[in-house]
Amino acid sequence: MTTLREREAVTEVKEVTTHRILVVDDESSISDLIATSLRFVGFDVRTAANGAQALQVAEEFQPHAMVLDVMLPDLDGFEVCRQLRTEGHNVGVLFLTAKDGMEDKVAGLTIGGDDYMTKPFSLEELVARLRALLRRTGAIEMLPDDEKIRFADLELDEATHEVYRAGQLIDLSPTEFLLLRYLLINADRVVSKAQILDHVWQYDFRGDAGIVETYISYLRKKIDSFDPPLIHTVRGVGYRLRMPPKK
Amino acid sequence: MTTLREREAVTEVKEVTTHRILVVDDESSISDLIATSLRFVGFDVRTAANGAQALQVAEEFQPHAMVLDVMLPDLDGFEVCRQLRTEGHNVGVLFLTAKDGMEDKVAGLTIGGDDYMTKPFSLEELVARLRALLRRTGAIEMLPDDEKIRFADLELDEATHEVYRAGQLIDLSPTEFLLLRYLLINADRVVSKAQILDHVWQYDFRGDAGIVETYISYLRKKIDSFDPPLIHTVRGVGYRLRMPPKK
DNA sequence: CTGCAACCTGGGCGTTGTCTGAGAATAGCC
DNA sequence: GGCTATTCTCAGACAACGCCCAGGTTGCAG
Repeated sequence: MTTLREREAVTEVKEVTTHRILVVDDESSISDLIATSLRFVGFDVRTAANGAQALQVAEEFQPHAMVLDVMLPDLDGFEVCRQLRTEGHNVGVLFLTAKDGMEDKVAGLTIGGDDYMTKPFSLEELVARLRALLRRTGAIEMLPDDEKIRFADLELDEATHEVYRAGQLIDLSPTEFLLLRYLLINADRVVSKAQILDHVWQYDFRGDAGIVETYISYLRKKIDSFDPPLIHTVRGVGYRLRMPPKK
Repeated sequence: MTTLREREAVTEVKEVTTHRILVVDDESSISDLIATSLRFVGFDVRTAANGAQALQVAEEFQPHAMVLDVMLPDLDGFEVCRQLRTEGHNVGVLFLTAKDGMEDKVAGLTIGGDDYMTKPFSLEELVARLRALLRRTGAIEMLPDDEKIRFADLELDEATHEVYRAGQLIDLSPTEFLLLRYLLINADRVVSKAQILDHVWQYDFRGDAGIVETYISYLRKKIDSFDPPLIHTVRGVGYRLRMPPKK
């Protein structure tokens, strides 16, 4: 069997240093999904299914950050977090909450460098937030401090959530932003509609893949009405960000 | 349809390192077809006919990747995959789905670098996707990292789906792309129309072999209007990609 | 040289993939 | 609570594509 260490992100930005992430959720389908996704972008991941187990694994695994469901069968997420902190573990936490009003309570509790997301979420966003979290909490040597992704005269700023084309600020909706981000990360490489759907959309989205076409269309109108166009369709395969072929 | 025996007549590029592939499908005709094809290009292949058996074989065989039908008599493909992942098997999965609406249930299949194809598919494409999968998941020492196949001044890029002749970008349809790819892999070797049909076209294609002539014609128009021509007809036998003998 | 089989290629037609506008449903905001 | 931005579905239009056919061309055997 190949070890986890051997996994290297190809389609995504590779982690400079391998960060250890502990994922805690009682639904194994969710924690598996997250773990797979995080491993693929280069993190070293462990999972736990309840609070007690989380504390135990955290003790020996010493994660740099945690993805932590607030609703656990035994202790709740906050309690887990509190106990870890009193024991001196300086670990950034990304809370997961169901969309049920508890959200506000969570928002208040995410003091410090922590963050939270409501389920269901987009995996692409989870990764982005987790990276931001690691940056904020200063977990060991960080990735390039500059949180900008560039391609041609396109520029996407993770920190400010701003996008520029040819120096001009462009207003994008949240989904458009995520989609463009995904295309940028995979610049020059063909990504299928299924891949886009899996990474950009919420994991429980069960709609048609046609929505991707619609959003590509939106993006083209907003950022690709310039010259030259950068978003190219590869018929029967997917989409691709690229400089126009040299003639 | 042509027999497996004819298919075996083709010699393909052998894998540098032998990768272990587990093929799981309850229709033995399909898994045999795939297994034969994969063995022939140099993979070490085992098959399983259901989910339980798949888990069992995976345990001892420790495959680098799996070709996994989502529709199995006992567990479905997702469950098999999930169980393997929770057990810590870092294995890339190429899912197979019928083209019958179950297709949209495909959400979440391309997360960990995985991929999927709808039946019926082309064997040539299966191999291409499987190689891409192995590359992405970083299974042991990889084949040439750049996914390009070259012959003379012809260049085919798997990652970007681009083809260049004499440095010039050439636009090909999916089938044209697959056909050229097959010719390139078998460069300097004669391949029969039957072989081309078996590898490039979907395995259930029952049409005329004349279609190959048509596509060869398309290819010639697009990539062989240059000098010198590279696609040569070997009358009564098949086609062959080669440099013309210098006079 | 002749005849035949193999091969080439243009034309055509039904199918599939993609684009885009319109509009309904929903969420977020003041 | 109303307003706007956003998300998502749907369907029509259109172009690309796969496939077949048929008439012409080429190469080989006898």
